[in-house]
Amino acid sequence: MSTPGVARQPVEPTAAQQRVITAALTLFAEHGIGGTSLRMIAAELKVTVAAVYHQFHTKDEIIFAAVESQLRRLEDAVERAESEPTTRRARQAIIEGLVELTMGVGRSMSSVLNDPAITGSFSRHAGYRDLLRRLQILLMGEDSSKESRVRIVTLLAALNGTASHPLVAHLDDDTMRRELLNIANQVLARPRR
Amino acid sequence: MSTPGVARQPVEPTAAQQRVITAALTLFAEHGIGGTSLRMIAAELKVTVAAVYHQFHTKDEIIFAAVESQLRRLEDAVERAESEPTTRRARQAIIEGLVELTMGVGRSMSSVLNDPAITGSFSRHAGYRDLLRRLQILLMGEDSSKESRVRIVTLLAALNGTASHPLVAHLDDDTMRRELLNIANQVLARPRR
DNA sequence: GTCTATAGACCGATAGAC
DNA sequence: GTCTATCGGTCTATAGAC
Repeated sequence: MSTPGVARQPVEPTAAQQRVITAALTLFAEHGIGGTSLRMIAAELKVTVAAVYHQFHTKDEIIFAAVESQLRRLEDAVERAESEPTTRRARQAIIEGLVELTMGVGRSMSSVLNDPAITGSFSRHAGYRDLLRRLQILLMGEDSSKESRVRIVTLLAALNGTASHPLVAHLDDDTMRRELLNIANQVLARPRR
Repeated sequence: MSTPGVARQPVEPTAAQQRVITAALTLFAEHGIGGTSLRMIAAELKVTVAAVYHQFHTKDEIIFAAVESQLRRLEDAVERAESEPTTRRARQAIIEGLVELTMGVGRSMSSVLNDPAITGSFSRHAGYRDLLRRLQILLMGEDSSKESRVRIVTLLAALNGTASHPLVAHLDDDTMRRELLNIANQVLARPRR
């Protein structure tokens, strides 16, 4: 049976489209979305601009597909966590899943999801909001207070911002993973007061 | 006597230049640096592009001045904290200073300082590195471990990312300030294990 | 200090050959 | 699926009048 829950079945990208998406994500992480042109994407793939346009009809479609691909990875992690037998293990699983996601392309789950060109429109994206809600349940249980919502947003910002910051870019993957795990646990801990 | 320490005396911007900087910061926060053109900045100021070029000779100069202005505000906060009589009060002062900075233009100390178009070059900026080092001393004392450096970067990312995220943009200033203070204390707390 | 006018490069996007 | 060639528009930047 197919997974319901999120009302969106984005067409799976073809292999050629996936190559465009990967190149785009790399360049977005480096120059921002507004600072990345189709020319640059084409150059990264060593083809011409027209060849890229054969895969996607507009730049916006590429941006959308790039965001979707990251959201799909996030959704996979959420689903894996939700299938854990206990809430405790589910919580541990999603934390580890988020850290792994953050270690991805250019050590950023979402230079895309953090770009001002994106956040505005995607904060109204139904699938995105649904994912954040499921994240919240996994991480904070039924505590749906304002504080707990803020904490989720902070967690994502802290993981991404730390992993992608050039001042700690030199840290090896194992160290970074360990640090991100610490950060996640700390941000999610109940304040001591 | 003048303050040594940071080896940079950026020329104070004129009033006209400051207006350009403010407009630029607003637009950068909304569209990213790469997504902001001189046309947009000129339109925001209701003048022509040539008038903007009369204040700054290149777009890079505008970006640089915008970053410098944010760094100067950060430096002011650091200096105020450093002049506190006890380390405990200095620590409290810089935390509050960082939160106030974050509540600034477009609720972001640094859509600028977080933009991929910037971080790369400014992570080699001497003044920037010096500021981070002073921040580290204020917040973690003489603990100059790898973990403590990571923690500073995380703190900045968490504050900025949270304050500027559209999903919590509706929170009123007092609530946001309170949340940011909690976040700061939590990120800086020693892990419980 | 602001304007108009303009230069040359680059932008996103399309047509059509192979 | 990739190319060349081209469109109209916008980009950064400059020259020169007021």
